[in-house]
Amino acid sequence: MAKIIESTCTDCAKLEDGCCKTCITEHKFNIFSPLTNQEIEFLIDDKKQIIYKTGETIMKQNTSSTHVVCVRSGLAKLYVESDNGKNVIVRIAKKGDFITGGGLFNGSVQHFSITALTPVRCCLIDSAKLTTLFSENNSFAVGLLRYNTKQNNYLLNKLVNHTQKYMPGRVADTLLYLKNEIFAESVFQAPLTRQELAEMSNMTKESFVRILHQFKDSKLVAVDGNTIEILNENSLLAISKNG
Amino acid sequence: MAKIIESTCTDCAKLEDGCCKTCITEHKFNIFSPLTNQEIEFLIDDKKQIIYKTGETIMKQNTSSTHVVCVRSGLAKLYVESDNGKNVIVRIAKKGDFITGGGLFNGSVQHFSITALTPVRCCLIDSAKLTTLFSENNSFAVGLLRYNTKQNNYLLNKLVNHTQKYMPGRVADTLLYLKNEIFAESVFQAPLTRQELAEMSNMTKESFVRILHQFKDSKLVAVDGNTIEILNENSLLAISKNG
DNA sequence: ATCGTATCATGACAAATATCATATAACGCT
DNA sequence: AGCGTTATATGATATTTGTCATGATACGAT
Repeated sequence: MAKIIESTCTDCAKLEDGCCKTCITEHKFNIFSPLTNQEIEFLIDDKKQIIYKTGETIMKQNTSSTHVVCVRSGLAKLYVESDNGKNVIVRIAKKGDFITGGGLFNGSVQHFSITALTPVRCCLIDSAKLTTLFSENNSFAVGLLRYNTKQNNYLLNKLVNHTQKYMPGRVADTLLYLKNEIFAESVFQAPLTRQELAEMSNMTKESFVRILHQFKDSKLVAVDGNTIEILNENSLLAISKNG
Repeated sequence: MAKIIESTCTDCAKLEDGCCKTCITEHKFNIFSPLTNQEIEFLIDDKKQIIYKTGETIMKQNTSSTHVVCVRSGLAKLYVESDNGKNVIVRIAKKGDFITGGGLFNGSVQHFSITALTPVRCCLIDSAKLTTLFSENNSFAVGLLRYNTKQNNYLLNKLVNHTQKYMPGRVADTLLYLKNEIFAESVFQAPLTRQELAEMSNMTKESFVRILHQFKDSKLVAVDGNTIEILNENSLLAISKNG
């Protein structure tokens, strides 16, 4: 089971990478940057730090949760489990990501699941605390709204990409997303199966494999198992653009 | 061109359907319901009421705008213009709908276009005013966040529906959406072309026409030009569910 | 080491969907 | 009323994508 480390800021200094305040700056939780030290103290007062093993479920779609998740380390997939049994991976969460479920201020039922792709250390914060901070701190509310707006735009973009582009364009999108948004490296070892890469690209694993192979033949990427290297980003961008 | 009626609350009493305060309650702008009279006065101080003719563009994707739109009457389509020239209609806005562009608190660039499907009367409110109200009114901020969360869930759902369902399921979704969300009537005259209905359903107009015809043959709907009657909602729900 | 299971890869085929061509109907305009 | 334009409808065909079957490879457990 997931390992729970209850920790207020007083004892989180014992953890190897510092206390909550430094975590917020170091891990770039921009969402919390408008907060004063006192407000941060309040926010993290009864937070829980939890370590999930690879494959463990951090949040389960359709269950109730009143927490938001702050990822301190590791990678997790955020996906919708559709009625037909197929998953749609919406995005990958990484260090510094802040995840509010579909229930924030709206029920509390999660509209997606989160599963650890690597060991994930994250903090769970009671979402009621966020509400309280709004009245005190105007720019925090604006920050959260900005975060929401960005999420909206991201989803809008994904909707168009997934419905309007052909498969090669979608595979190119997935590869560029991993390179630029997740790993910030041309070479990366993705802790994702072909099935999962396909679920990110809205196609079957067979189709993903075939197109990845084409990209390999065209020297756009180098592939060795889970290690992928982007060799020709411009061509991938062109493929992404042309659909 | 669109007709502009500049109006503070002082003179909007002259309009046939009352002043801003009554508009907020009557047209169910729930988003504003937490506001005091004074806050409403502040909000609408320099708002503009504009009347758009059918086909006119209310907002254009990729342009800058610092306003939010409140629809007082009429219907408008909210759509993304994709690179390949095809449109994706994301939703239909109706009386009482509050529309924040993709730029709210985040740039100010619109991530979608809005076009009037019927004559539309709407009010444009400076989004900077919303920010100011956050500090005064906590539950207004929470309301806006709730609205955003709902939008997010709506998009997430649309993403899954459009990528996982077969065409009949998507047509059923579009028809049920119009019946239940927009017209609240089993019989409705949709001011939408087959092309637009197809853009709502993520398919070509030919495919939409064919499937609508099948539904007609199966006595699920009655169709006469733009007038559609939902005859068997349960069957449509089943088709929607099974993909 | 070896067995069983997962993943990955690849071909043949089937299904879903788009494209193209063309016909018909509706509708504003002179 | 007649004409051009646009929307709708429908068939034939092409393309895209998924499904199924089958090997090959990797990998953990006994």
